[in-house]
Amino acid sequence: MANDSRKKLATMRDVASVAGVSHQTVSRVINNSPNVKLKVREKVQEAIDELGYVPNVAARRMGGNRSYLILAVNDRARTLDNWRVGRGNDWVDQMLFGGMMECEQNGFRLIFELVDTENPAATTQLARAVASLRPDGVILTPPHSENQDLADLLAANGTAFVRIGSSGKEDGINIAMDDHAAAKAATDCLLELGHKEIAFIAGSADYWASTARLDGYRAAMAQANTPILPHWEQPGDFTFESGALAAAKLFKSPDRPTAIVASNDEMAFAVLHEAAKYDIAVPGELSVISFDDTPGVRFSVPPLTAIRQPISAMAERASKELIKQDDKPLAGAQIVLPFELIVRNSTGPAPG
Amino acid sequence: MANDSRKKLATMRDVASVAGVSHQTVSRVINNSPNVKLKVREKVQEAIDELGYVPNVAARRMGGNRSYLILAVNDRARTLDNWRVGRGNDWVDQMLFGGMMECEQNGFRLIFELVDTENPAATTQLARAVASLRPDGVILTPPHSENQDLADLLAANGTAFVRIGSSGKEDGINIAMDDHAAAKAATDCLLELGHKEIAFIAGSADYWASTARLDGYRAAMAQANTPILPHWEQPGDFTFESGALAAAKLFKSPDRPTAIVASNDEMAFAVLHEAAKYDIAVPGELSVISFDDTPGVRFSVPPLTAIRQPISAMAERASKELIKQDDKPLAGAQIVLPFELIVRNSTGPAPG
DNA sequence: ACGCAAATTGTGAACGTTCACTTTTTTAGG
DNA sequence: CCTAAAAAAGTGAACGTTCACAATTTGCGT
Repeated sequence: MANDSRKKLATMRDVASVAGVSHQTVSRVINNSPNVKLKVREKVQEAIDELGYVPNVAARRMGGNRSYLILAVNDRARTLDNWRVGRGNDWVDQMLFGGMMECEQNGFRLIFELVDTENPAATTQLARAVASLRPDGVILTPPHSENQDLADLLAANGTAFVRIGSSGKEDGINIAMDDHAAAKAATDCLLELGHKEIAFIAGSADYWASTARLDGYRAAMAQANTPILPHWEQPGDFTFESGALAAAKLFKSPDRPTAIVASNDEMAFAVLHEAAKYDIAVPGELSVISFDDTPGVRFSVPPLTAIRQPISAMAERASKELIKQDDKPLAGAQIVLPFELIVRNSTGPAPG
Repeated sequence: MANDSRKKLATMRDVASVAGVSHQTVSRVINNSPNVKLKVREKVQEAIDELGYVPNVAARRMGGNRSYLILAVNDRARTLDNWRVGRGNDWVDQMLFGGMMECEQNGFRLIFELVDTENPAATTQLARAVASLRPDGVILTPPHSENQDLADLLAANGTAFVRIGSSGKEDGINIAMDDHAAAKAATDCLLELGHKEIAFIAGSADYWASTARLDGYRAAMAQANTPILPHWEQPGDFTFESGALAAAKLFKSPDRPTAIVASNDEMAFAVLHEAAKYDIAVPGELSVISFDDTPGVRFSVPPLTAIRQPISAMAERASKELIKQDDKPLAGAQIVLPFELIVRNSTGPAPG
């Protein structure tokens, strides 16, 4: 649909002539430049209000070197998959919230980009997006936050970026929650409830957090001098199916655990479903605790006790870092945001 | 974080000099202009590939009158509210899917904007967003799709727009599902299961669809010569709380219905929760059917039978309409997308 | 008052496209 | 082979900002 006849809107020069100043002075007012006399500033502001002038983002990008755009990069395959099967996308949804709110307050826009996981597709796609939009900053989410090629690409072309949910060993700014501590907290919670036979369903190895969570679980068990039977550590890949598979194995084993820590909600849901099949009462005979605390958790039966990953807070912070004018830190900076353990009804005292 | 030293990327003129043609010829190749010799086109394409050239969106906007941007406008209060309580946003999430996919294939970007519901805030916010981004098109979702001031604003400044979920009596392009037919189908489904006492929980009156759904319910009941007791038509506003309230009233009434049609999933969930409180078995003693089919439905207990609103299909179609170059239709066009009735386990034969 | 530095304001170019128009090349008809 | 029209390719301006720098005004110490 062509926009043949767009109404001509007021430009900076229009404002300038109404206010009787130069266009550059208007620019200074718009950008809160300090060297403008109060009286002039007021006069310009009046003209702006009168004409309903709003600066054009594209022109600002052309003139200066800022685009007022932040690019949020998510895993294409996983996101599309979630959408296609009618599942929600916690990352996209919550990032949109945190990031958008922060951007909005600073005159920025958040734009989503889905990028494939495997190189070279990933680097090509990101390069294209960056070249086309020239965003002021890029937010890399898992598993892209672990992809050094992407970071190198951005660094090479001078685009600021922040990694979310990455290990923190990397260069640049990294924002994450303490997954190790979170997994330990989850496990400790179960230990305190008297559980000894606690199993763990791991997440996809592509994600750094998966390892951190597994380690946290082990640390908690070790600290409590509680041995872990080998089959209690089940692999998973964050999907419902993998969770169901892991749960089935655990339930069929002779040493059935009385509690399970699942590396995300999706797999915890699968555990709940599987438990129902095997007629195992939750939380009577089995306690379940999960990671992420996605919206659907509220409606599960029973509602899941979960570690809340501060996705929107991380996106908000990432945007803030990208928006602020300061020079970026040369060395790697690690920002750790607090997690929360939300106790609901899927956890209870150990049976017996 | 300032981007002091962005690497200079290849421009159209760089490509032109490598290919030994004028910048305008490169532009023609980029835009698939018909009047370029095959040989020249290939030579240019080679240069593009060699330099990794990607056209700059901001510059395209400046030079021409297209921004390659589509603005998706959603209800600010409702969206923020959903996010704040940790609920997902079905509209945002699914629009992002349908709209983004369509935009991506055509080199467009979808940008989300949250706009207040009440004027004059709504018009001001939209006007600012449009002035700043100059999008090629705007997608208006409920309840903004019913706001004629917004449509007038866009029409006045020559920005194409599509309404989603609106009545179709409006000017311009309207995309919706047949809410009346959907509600009738849902009710018919229950009638066929032998239910006679069927209640309806309405949605917020701000939304045109609410009325259409209520009418569809009434039409189905009328057609089946099944009387509706006054208290079976409960008001609601799409929130969990309103759904719970309505359910409680229905359950406490002497003529307790054997089936309930809820105007959205959120309220249907509330019915489920309330039913559990009153020890009413679903679907044994009560059948529940809902609208929207949001992701969480999959995990409810029992999984909800629901009318699937084709949100992503609507967003996809809306984007398509906005992207295509054709002149916009002068008269109002109504595009009706099919709904789907997905039968799960919250519906069963009438008791007794 | 004078002069110099600092603060304020102004000027023109530049950003990378597309548009409107001109020029050159190709095609087709006789 | 010539000519006119159509097709292909080129030229320079324009879009609305910011940048870099120049010009002017203001403030202050003497």
